[in-house]
Amino acid sequence: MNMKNLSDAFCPIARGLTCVGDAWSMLILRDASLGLTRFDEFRKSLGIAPTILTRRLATLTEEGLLEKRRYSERPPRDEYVLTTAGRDFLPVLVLLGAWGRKYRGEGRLTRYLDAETGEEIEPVAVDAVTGAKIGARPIRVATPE
Amino acid sequence: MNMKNLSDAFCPIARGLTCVGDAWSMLILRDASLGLTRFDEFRKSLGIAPTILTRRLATLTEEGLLEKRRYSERPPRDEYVLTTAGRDFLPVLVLLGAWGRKYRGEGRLTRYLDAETGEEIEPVAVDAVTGAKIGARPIRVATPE
DNA sequence: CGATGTTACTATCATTTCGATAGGAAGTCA
DNA sequence: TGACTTCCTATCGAAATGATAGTAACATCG
Repeated sequence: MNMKNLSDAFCPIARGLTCVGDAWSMLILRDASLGLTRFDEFRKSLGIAPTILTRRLATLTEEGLLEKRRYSERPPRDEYVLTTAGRDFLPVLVLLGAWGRKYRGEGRLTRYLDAETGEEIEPVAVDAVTGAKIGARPIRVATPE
Repeated sequence: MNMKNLSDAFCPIARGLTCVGDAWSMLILRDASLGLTRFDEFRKSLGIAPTILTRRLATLTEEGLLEKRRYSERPPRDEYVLTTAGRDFLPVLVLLGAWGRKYRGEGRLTRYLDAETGEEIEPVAVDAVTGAKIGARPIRVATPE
């Protein structure tokens, strides 16, 4: 899709999709959030073609969600680590996962636990102002200008 | 990307991406959440090619996020309305929008207001169990089996 | 020293998908 | 009858994807 128009749009959702608007990018961010950093780790985890992985990693790096870091001079080796923007994307993924669990949760599933309590995480989106679940109260859109 | 493998995966995020893993689908869901229902409304709002729109609407319908509903017999006219699963996807979009606002928020932006209070919504993802913001506490992954 | 292994890619190329444009089907309205 | 509306489908060139093979720059083992 033509991302140029989208990024010009006033809509912050469209803006977000401009950087991370495809499944591979989101899965790379998921894996990066779980601690993967290296090309081959991503490739094996995702079963992605190396051509595509190269492109996605480059885009995510350009967009400022990943950072390329040299971890060995000889031989020259780089790894990809999340930036703050990249780490901040995790809630989107977690919520997407919650949706997937609810509506596509047949069979066995990976679960996400609170590392301290060991209890399963139950992600919900709320409005920090009212405390209400997103979707519980009607939303009004204010277009600029 | 090959969605077959993904949907077999244990990961609920991957499962979610199998149904709604591209930008157009998410934007259609965004527009549907804002009340759009008709083919031409989506087409004009998104500037999407009709071929693509047809396919995306069909997929979202098959996946159970939209429902095709006849609103006129003569002439035969259908509209697309959100199912419960489709409505439940809104939090993901809202959170993606919050990310976009934070990291791609230059210039004017559409804002989302609480329809009752008129105040701008500040979406956050929290764990309903601990109440902590997602990302604030470390997460552990439990793979099935 | 040579062979093999590791890591991070690039090159190639067939297949798939996208997207712009035109047009059709089934009506309504004047 | 002719314009107009709405919801698409057909066509086709352009772009993206993905499978496979290969390369660069080393390390390590025998």
